[in-house]
Amino acid sequence: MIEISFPDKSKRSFKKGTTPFEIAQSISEGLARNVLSSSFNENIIEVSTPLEKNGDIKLFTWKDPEGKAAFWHSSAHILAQSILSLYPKAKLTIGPSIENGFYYDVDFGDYSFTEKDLIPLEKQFLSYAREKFEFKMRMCSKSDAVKYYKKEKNPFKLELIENLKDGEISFCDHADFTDLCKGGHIPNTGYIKAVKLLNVAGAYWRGDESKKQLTRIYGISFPKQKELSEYLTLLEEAKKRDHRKLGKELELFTFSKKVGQGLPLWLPKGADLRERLENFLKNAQTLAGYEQVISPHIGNKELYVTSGHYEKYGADSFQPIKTPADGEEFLLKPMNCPHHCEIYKTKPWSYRDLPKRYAEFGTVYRYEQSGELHGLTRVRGFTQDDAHIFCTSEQLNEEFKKVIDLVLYVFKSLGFKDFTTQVSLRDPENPEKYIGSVKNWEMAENAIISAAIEKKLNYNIEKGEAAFYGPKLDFMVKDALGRRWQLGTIQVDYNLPERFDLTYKGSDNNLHRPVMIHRAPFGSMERFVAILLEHTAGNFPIWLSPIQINILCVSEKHKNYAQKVSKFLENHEIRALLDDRNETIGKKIRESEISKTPFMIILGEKEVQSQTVSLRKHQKGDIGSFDLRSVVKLINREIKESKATFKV
RNA sequence: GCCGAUGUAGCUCAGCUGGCUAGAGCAGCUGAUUUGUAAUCAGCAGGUCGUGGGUUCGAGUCCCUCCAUCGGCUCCA
Repeated sequence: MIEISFPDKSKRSFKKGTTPFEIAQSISEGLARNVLSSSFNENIIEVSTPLEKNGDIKLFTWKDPEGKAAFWHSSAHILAQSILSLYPKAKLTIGPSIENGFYYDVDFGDYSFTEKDLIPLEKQFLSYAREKFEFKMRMCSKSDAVKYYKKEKNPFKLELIENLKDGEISFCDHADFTDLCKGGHIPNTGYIKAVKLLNVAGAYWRGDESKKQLTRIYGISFPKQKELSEYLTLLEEAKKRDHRKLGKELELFTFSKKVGQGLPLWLPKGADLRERLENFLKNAQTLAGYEQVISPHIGNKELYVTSGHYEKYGADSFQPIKTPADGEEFLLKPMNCPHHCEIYKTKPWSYRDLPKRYAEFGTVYRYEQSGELHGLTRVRGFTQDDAHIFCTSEQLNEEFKKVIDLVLYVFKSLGFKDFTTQVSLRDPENPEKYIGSVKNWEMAENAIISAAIEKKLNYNIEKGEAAFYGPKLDFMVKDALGRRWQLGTIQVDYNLPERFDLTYKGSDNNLHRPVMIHRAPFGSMERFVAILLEHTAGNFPIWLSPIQINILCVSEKHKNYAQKVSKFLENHEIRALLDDRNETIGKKIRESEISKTPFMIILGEKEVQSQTVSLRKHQKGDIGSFDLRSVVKLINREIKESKATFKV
C-alpha cells in the first residue's frame, strides 16, 4: 500500500500501482470524467501513470491552468498528427501549450503554407479527435531516438535530443503517431470537442533570428463547442476595443504615410487628452519634489558615445545629421538620460542637495524595425514621461520606493488594477550585452529586489530583460487581445554616473558617485493612451474626457438658451460642446452616445420655460431634470470621484 | 528585418471565374422639415481602385516591384 496526500492535507491509502485516474474515480465518477491532468510531488504526470510510492497528488480539471495546459499540449500532438497526414514531407519541431491555446512550429520545406490551408487541417484534426485515441508515454533510449529521427530525416528533433540525457528521453504515442515529448496529456483525444486553428506565422527555430524560419500554426481547443463560440465572440468584442479603431473613431490620433511610418499625429481631442494626463502627472511630481527641465530634440553624437548608446544602438538608429561644419554630427534624441546627466553637471553638488529629481516630457526617436510598429504602442517618435533621480546610495532604497508609490498612484487613478510587475535582470549567459562592473550590477539588482519586496509587489524575475546600463522594475499591462505591454518602468543605474563622471561632495569632504534612477510611470504617452483606450473602450474617466458634456437643443428655437447654458458651464470649468445643428434630437443623442461623451444636456421648450435642463448619462439614459447649479455640482462630484488624490 | 495576409470615396464595405461611363450606406454640400431621449426626407457632389511596371484586343480583377496596414517571429535604450 502507498499513502497519498491531497491538497486539503487529507491522506488516504491506495494499492501500489494505483493511477491518478483511479484515485479520481475513488472520489467521484464526476471527477474521474473531468480530470485532465495530475501532478505527483509537484511533477506533472499522466493520469494513467501508476503510483509506486507515498506522495502528494493534485488532480487538475479544465478549471485549472494545469488542466488547460494538458488539454492544449495534447491538442498540439493532434495538430502535428494532422499536419503529417496532409503534408507527409513536413518536419515537426516543437509544439507547446500557451496562455490561450497551443501552437506547432513546422518546417514545410519549399511549400508556402497559408491561412487557406488551415481549413482542411482543422477538419483532419477534428476527425482524429473523435477517434478517442489514447495518449501513451513510453521511454526510449537516446540511440533509438536518434535512429528514429535520422530515419525521419528531422534535424530539428535530432538537435533537441542531442541536449537530452540518455534515460530521460520519452515519446508520446497516439494512434500511429509518435512525438518526442516530456509528458502531461489528457487521457485520450476524444476529450477535445472543438478546435479552431487561428493563424499562421513565421517563427525562427529556437527563437534565433539567424536560424531557419519555420511556420507556426496557432490554435485553440475546448471540451465543448459552446466554449469555442464564446471564445470567438470574446475575440470579436476585443477587436472593438482596439485603440487603433477607437483612436480613429474618437478622432484622437492618426498616421500619415507621407509624414512617415510610426510617427503619430495627435489630433485636437487626442492632444487635449494627452495634455491633461501630462498635467495630472506634473502635479503629482511637483508634490513629490521633482523639478521640470527641458532638453532639445537632437544632441551631439559625442553625447551618446559617452553614454554608450551610440555603440549599442548607433547602427540601428536614425542616422546622424551632418552639419556644414567638418565632422560635426548630431543624433535625434533616442533617450533623455544623457541630457539630464549634463544638466546635473552644471554645478557641483553637496550631499545636502540630493536627491535631485529632473523631470521632462521628453520626445525621443528610435528607428524600430518596420515589422515591429504597432498603432500607438510601438512607434518611432514618442514622448516619455521621463525623470532621472540623482541620489546617494543611502537614499536609493527610499527614493526607489517613493517612485513605486508614484507608479501605483498613476495606475490606481486610471483604473489599471490588472497589472503585473517584472524585475528585469541581466542575462547571465551574455555578459557582453551590458556595460559596467559586476559589482555595480549586483548593487543595482539587489536594490530593486529589496524595494519590490518591501513594497510587497508580487513580481516575476525575468533574466535577460534588463537595459544595457541597468536592471529594471517594469509594470506590465495587457491590451484588449491579451498582449502584455510594459507601461511604467523604474531603473537603477550605477553606470551612466560613472561614464559622465557625476559627483557630489559627501559629509567626509570627499567626492562621491551619485546613483541614478530612471523612471517613467506612464512609460510613454503614446503607449499609455493606447492601453488606456483599450481598457476603457474609449469611455474615459470624466476628468480626462476631452468633452465632458454635450448640449443638445431640440430645435433651433432654443439656441439662445443653449448658448447661455454653454457659457454657464464653461464659466464653471466644465468642458461643454453645443450641438445646435438643424437635426432631430434623436440623431443628436445617437451621435453623442457614439462619441462616448460622459453626459448630455437636452433642452427644448419645457427647459426654456422652467430655466432647467434635462440630463442624460452616456450608456445610462435620461437621469431627470436639473437646474444649472445642480448640474455643475453633479458633474464636479463625478470628476472628483473619477480621480484619486496623491499623498506624498 | 523575416513569414503569412490585406489595401476600392473622409469612414464601413460590395464588385462572381478579366468585358460598356466602378456601386451602396454613413459623413459632406444644397433644399425642405423645427423636431423630446440611439439615425426626418429629397437632390447633388465625391474614386488616377495603395504605387510603379508587365501580361492581354481589354485589368479593380492575373503576374512582378515598391509602399502602407494587420497577425506572428526577432528586436525594444
